[in-house]
Amino acid sequence: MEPFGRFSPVNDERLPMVKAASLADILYAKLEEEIISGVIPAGSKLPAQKDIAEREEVSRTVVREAVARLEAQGFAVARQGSGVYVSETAQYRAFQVTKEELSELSDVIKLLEMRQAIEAEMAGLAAARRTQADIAEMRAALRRMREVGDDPAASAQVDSEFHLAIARATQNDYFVRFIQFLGVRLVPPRSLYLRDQSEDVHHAYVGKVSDEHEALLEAIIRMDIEGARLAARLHMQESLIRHSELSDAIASGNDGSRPK
Amino acid sequence: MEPFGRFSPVNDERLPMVKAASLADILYAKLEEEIISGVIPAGSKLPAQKDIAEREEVSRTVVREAVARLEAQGFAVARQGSGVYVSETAQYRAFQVTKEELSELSDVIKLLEMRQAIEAEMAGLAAARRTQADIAEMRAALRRMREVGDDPAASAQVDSEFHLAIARATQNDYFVRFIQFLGVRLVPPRSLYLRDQSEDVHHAYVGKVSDEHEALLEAIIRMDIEGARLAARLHMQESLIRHSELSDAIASGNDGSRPK
DNA sequence: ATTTATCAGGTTGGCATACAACTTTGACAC
DNA sequence: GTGTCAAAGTTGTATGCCAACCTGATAAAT
Repeated sequence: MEPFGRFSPVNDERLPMVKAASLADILYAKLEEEIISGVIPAGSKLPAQKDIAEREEVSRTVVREAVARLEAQGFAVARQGSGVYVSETAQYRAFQVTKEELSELSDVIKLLEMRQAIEAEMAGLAAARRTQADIAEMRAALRRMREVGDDPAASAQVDSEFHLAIARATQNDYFVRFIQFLGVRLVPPRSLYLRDQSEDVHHAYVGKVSDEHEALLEAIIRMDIEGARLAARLHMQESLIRHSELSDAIASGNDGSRPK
Repeated sequence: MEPFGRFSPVNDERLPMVKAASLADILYAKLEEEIISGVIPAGSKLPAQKDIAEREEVSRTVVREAVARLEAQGFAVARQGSGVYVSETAQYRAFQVTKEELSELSDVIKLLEMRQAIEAEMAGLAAARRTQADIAEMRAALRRMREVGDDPAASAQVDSEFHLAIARATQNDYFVRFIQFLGVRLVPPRSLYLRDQSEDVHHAYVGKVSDEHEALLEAIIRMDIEGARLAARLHMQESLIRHSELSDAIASGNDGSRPK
């Protein structure tokens, strides 16, 4: 049985990150667990809300709220007059990452590793399927990258646009979604960029990233599938290293805790 | 605005898969739309449940249920005594796939393509990092695969166990989660397996899958990263083809009527 | 002037009850 | 058997009440 970390899915950081678990939270977790583990088999009918309320010693209001959540997550469907049925395709929960996990450096690295996997394959598919429009889009992103130059926030933005363009070139929307999903989670906080970096260090950084991007784009343009995969893997590898270095830097610089 | 059609209660012989929209359903959809479109900005506080109830001319019960769903989807967080707040990151919620998407064959194929990407990279990582325990687990899965033989349901189960074992061997939990997440969505419905397949057709199918699995495991054991990637890619490619064939089969077999 | 305590009003969480809308079931008539 | 229909069971909605909690303002203390 796990703690209730996952119920406040997202929120701003400065407010209490763990809200107290309500009865509905607890009941939901209980039912979810029973469904996932198979104690309540797929397709079966849940006990009547009245009975659940009695058994769990809560009011029907709480049961209804828990059921509403189950429905929202796709675990169950309620049919008026009949009952609440466990979805045939239960175990339907979405792929999600909690805030707590993202605060762990090791988790961020694991997610980056996952992104590396996706990026490599995306690059291969993009190389095979890219249209002229896709190429134009990627080129435009790289051009903007040169234009924004040393502004760290802007260059991070453009960087993600470039990767999005690659995702689109796969002609598979799910890659786009996934990159968007992971993207916002893996961008190092602005504060990292803004700390005491000398101009030329940052300049060198930008240049290196640019070279990697160019190489990747070249491979995609000449439809070199293996080459694209390699270039993407390399790029993400470097990115991972850069991220680690940044993290090490703040780890030794300050503890990164925020006063409350 | 969405239809949410409520029809006159006609009774077809079969159970309607679309249940009538409840007031809570409608209100949820309304709020979700307002949040996504930005009418209700991120971070802002929703009106008090009492006020929403008045404005929408429903009871607070309905409002509470709608809010519970918003919370379950990560769109909002309710704080007792204070109010309900729209998530800052509402637009970037979890990576998820709707039921409607899964009913589209083209979407299933795109997801399989995504899974192919992940599986290939997973195999590479597994080859680099697998422990003896991991190997034992994978071997056990393949052994069970031979044992269950021709039972389609059981072999599908064991198949997913094998892939899970590979995911674990990457020593990266997110791969495990992702495979679990995608897995249940991409297993062809049992009905597909049960249709008129002659014994030997199915037997040939099992044999082929087995060979592919063996090759993949061998590569992982000898820590052949590139070989593992290749074997995995091949396996998923074959799997994709098999899936397409099955789908074609039913598409021509029954009417396969599908809206849109 | 600044901090601390207190209080009043507002808001969500939970409970209880009643009824409406719908489904299922089984008895009954045919 | 088959069809009808009433009764029981279940979810959906409404209403009222109170508890727990948050917020901001006011008062008190330092």
